[in-house]
Amino acid sequence: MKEKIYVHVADDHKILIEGIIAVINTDKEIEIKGYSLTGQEVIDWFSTKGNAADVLILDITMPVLDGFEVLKYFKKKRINQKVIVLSSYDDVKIVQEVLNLGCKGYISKNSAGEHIVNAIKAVARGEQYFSNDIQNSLLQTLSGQIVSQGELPDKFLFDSLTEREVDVLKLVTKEYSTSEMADFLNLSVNTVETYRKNLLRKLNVKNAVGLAMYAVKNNIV
Amino acid sequence: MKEKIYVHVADDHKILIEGIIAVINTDKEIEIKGYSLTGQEVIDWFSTKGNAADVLILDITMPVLDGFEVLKYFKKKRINQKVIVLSSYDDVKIVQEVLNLGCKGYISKNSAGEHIVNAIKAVARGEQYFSNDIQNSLLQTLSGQIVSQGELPDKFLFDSLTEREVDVLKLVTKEYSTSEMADFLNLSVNTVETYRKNLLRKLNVKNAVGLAMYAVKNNIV
DNA sequence: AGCCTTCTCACGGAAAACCGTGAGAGAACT
DNA sequence: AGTTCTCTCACGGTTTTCCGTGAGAAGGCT
Repeated sequence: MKEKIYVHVADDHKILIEGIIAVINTDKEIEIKGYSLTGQEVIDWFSTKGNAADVLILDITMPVLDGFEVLKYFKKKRINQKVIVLSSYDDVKIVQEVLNLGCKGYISKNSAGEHIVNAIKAVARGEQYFSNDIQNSLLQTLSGQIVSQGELPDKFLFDSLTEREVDVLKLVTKEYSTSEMADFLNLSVNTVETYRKNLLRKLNVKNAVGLAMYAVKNNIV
Repeated sequence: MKEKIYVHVADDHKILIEGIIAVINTDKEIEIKGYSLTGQEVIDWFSTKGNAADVLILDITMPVLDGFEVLKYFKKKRINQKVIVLSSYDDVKIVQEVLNLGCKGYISKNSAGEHIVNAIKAVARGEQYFSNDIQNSLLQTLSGQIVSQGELPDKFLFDSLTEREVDVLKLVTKEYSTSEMADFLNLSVNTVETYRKNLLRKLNVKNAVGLAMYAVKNNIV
């Protein structure tokens, strides 16, 4: 006997929510536990109910707080919520951005309904999921790299780092403070600060320790 | 043709300095480039002359600023000065402490003169050096571990960490802030702060990144 | 010519880290 | 009984990091 997968849906178009619910109800492994029409509602729902849903289907464009903000909220609160972004944009930049924010799946709104079901099951199992058209967009950008269903090469999860950013990253791992780096690199403290901020953002980490751990894992040091 | 090894001697007893100079002058590889009678003089000398001496022979007990303070100065300024501590104490605690502060050799004042010469040459080559009686003290404390001439097992360079300190160290590598750790461990923020401070001191690192790097190198995470 | 990226710097404010020091309670070992 | 170790907490202060935002210069690409 399988455990049910509980799902919450967030989209500002109620008609779309109803559509998704209809599709999902055809599968008896999955059960809808609630829905939201704005980002704020999502956050309220999850903060009052605890993690009452295994998977959140999240639209990016919503009033009050958009999907980005919702993802940022989970990240900030260290809530490891499994999220599938449902978007009308298949822009690679957007995909990258939500992936950086910890989203585990991405399906475009013109996917067939069964894709949503598959995505939910895959993500609930701890895998990643991207609908075919998204994968194609990614493939175009990647050109040459192999993107298998449900997994992405690491390089794709981040913007690439510039030379200077790597300089700063290396010094961070050597326990340099910002002012020490500024001295060493003959830069203004403000400049080094900017690189630090860019690194935190690009690598999707919370602090200098996160930078150091990234550098270690990726053999930058 | 060998390069000369330049040495600076710091001790508040001028007669001892003269003795050391006399001993060192018997060896034509080594040359005295200056001496100091207080810790402050040492710092002044090195900060004005640059690193004009390869090796510093340093007494612990000195007026104005003691040897500890001098070692802390080098550490803080990231000056990789090779230092041999010359001490009348053969207390293991003291040895540990100066080693943590980056000192590369330790000889007690009742060592024969040739030991000083050997120590200088070893440290100048980048090795560690401990006079026999110090090694014996260390051996007693270590009992069972092998201490070969010029090298010490890593565990000896640090106080061992307590359980709680390890808890905090692990969370540091996960990018937890102090208040997040306090929540997670059900402790006061002040308490977690204390563990952080103890870790910084014990592991001889400058900041949280140093802690993380230590944890990685020592497979704590 | 227009756009993009990178590099550089600035400012102000909030949060977190770092520093020094002291201290009580309980367990453990001598 | 005394010492040492660990765990716990406090307080006040300085420094550093983090955050958001904006912007000019140089080089490259379309």
